[in-house]
Amino acid sequence: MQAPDPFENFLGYHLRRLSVAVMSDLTAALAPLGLKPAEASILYLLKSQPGLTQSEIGKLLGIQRANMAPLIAGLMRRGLVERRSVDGRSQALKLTPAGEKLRAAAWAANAAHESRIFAPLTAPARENLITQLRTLWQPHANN
Amino acid sequence: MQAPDPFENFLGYHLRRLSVAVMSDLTAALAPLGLKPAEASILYLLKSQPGLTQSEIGKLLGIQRANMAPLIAGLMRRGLVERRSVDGRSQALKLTPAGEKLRAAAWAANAAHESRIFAPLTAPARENLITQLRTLWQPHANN
DNA sequence: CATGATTGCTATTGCATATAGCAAATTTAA
DNA sequence: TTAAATTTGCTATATGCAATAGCAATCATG
Repeated sequence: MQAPDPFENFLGYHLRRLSVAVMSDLTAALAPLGLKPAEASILYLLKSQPGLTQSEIGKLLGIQRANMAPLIAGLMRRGLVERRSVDGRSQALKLTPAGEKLRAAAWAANAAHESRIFAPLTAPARENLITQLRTLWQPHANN
Repeated sequence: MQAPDPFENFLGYHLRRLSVAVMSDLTAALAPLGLKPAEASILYLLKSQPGLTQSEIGKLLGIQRANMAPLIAGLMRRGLVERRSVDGRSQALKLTPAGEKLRAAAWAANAAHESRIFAPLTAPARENLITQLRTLWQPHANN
């Protein structure tokens, strides 16, 4: 507490600093593809779970309905995602061929970014870190 | 990659989700004191290193000069921080008695928040996690 | 002394998140 | 089966944080 660094023992501080640095690097890595991190994660999700509605995507990613609307609109405008009406309200989403192509490129850029940032950790340390982080955030996801 | 959760192996994703959850909880914990996380961290820093200028605080916290100005102005307006001119340009900052009182309350709220969030981890696991996070972000701090 | 750097600041922008509210459609329950 | 509650997609709007550009005053250096 009298130490020059009062944040020494605050996990939240280090978490925040790292998260900001990582997001900044990821944003730069995806920028050449014209994608923001949130958009890329939507493409990833639609690859593995085609047919999700935008509300479902929002719940999975922790993005609210109101904020999903312009995100999906942007992806549709660029021809990366297409809709199919399920009923009068909801619409199933899936990647277009262009969307799948861009998703693959984003995935590769994302993997390269991860290697760059987390190089200081051994593979087992990374696995362990992922497990710890997931254990900590999942109880707070309101899905 | 075909798994239902494409983020399984992306450290950045879990980092982000946890950081958002933690910041949300911390913001709520500090709100009754009328402090935002960034303001509280400035108070912490001025407790352990009184006399810092706002530019120095910015470098330590990763906040730019332009964004420090309104933050410090707000703390001064509330009588939590006071200035002493070092020279015609820079001014040394320190906590007022009211500022120190509020800092102590914020510190306690922050510690309680940390206990709540990181309860699932053992003490050694927390220490290890902090070390890993710091190792990862410090190379990216441009100070 | 002159040039360059530093400090604090304003103005503005972008982005992610949050709430409130709405209309249409669907589900449920009386 | 009709009425009430819920769901979906959406608009509008507000906030917090970060980023850039630029400015005037001050200080440091050659």
